[in-house]
Amino acid sequence: MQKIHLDCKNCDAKSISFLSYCNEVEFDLVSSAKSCSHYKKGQSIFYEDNIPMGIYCLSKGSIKLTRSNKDGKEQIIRFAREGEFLGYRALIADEPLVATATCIEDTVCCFIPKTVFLDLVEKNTQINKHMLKSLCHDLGIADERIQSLAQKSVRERLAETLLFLQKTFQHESITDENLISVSLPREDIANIVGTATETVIRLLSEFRTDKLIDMEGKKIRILNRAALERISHASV
Amino acid sequence: MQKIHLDCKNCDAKSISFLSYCNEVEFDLVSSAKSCSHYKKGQSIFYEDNIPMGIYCLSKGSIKLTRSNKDGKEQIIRFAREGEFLGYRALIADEPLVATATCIEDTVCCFIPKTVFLDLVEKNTQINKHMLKSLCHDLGIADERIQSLAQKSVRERLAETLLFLQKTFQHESITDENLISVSLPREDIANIVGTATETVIRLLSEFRTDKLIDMEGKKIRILNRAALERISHASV
DNA sequence: ATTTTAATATGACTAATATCATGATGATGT
DNA sequence: ACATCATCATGATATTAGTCATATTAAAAT
Repeated sequence: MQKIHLDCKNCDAKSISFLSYCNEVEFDLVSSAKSCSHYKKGQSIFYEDNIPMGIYCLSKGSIKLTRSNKDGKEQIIRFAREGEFLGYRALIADEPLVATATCIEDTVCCFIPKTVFLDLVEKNTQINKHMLKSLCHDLGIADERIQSLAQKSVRERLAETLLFLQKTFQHESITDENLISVSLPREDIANIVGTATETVIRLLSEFRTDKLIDMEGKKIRILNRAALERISHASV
Repeated sequence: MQKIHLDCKNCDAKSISFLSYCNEVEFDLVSSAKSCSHYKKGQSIFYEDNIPMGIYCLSKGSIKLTRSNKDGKEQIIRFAREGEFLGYRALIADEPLVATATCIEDTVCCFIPKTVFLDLVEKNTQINKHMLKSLCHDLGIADERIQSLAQKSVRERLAETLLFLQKTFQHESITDENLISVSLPREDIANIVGTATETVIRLLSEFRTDKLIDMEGKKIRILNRAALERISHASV
């Protein structure tokens, strides 16, 4: 982790984050209170069970939020991309963090102290409103995830995950709609799906044999989206 | 469903719901705008995929929130008890409802129209704050659930579910700490755990043989809480 | 009270997935 | 370039949980 300085005004992510609803004064306040760091791929920004001292705003890069079990096997709860806030759920709920945030690529991430953030949420109605809405949306997503894990087979969930990854890590700059632009190790994919790494490897091979996907280096290309969608919705 | 009239002021649930933060004026406003109904066990209050026209306040009884898959197999997402609000997540997110609410006992539930509710959330800072906090808390719960479903075995999840049900449906009036006061059919238990009904029946028999639980009529009594806790945390 | 239906229970079998072992491939550091 | 380590791949086997069939019991309905 390397400290850098980055003004919120020059941040690419500001327009897509909750901060876009700040006025000038608020913006300067946040900008002067925050500290900004550069993290390398693999480094963690915060850890499960810790008490949050503020929130993090992802300026550049991508992170995975994970929870680990006794044997150290991790479950990926969700991903966050540029412009997203991290750790605010725990802060607002006044609870310890429930997940660990780890960079899956080189990342720039700013820390905004607790008081500054909570003040903002309390006083800026727009931010408040959007945060409320965002939380409600996320809860819906979580409910869908719960159903998926409870009712779908590993095969169905893997198909679903491939489509999800493609969509989540798609950016404007990438014209190639079918290439999954993030390259996660098989183990990470297994930790999204909730299965063993070997099972993911086997099923991916099977998908390749069936011409549903193809491997391009470390990346996966979707060859037959319709078929993957059919598989992912076989039961649910 | 039978329409009744119930003044919020005389409602047992008001002190534990978000409405407890209303002032007199707001209280009267809600009270005059709402409509109140009595539902029998098994009846549904609202349905998955529908557009919410308002929110529901559970005055008396308990409901299960479920999502169904193609084969009609339902997954229980969560339960709600007296004083809880239903359907507000979808309303705030401006999305269709993601779950169906079905009464698991005779229930009294009030409908508060969309505009009245949204106005309240916007204008009453206390309600807003508590709702924000509650949503954040619920998201943490959902994340735990996701990990549990992804990493724990059915046996572990069943032990967890029994402890959860005991805790969730415990009320002050019940002195008996170890009796699970709600009596759900095995199928419902399976739909919480995310498994087949037969598997639940088998595992419950096994738990009984091992003297971890006992059956009292339709209800389950916890005989060895420590052992159930050990089982439920075997891996996570 | 008796029929009908739903819920619980149990056995036999099957399918899905995990685990363990081992090898191949590819990436990384020196 | 070569050694080292991590990732990917695949086979063999074990385990878990699902499915189907069929009793048994309990609850509702007539």
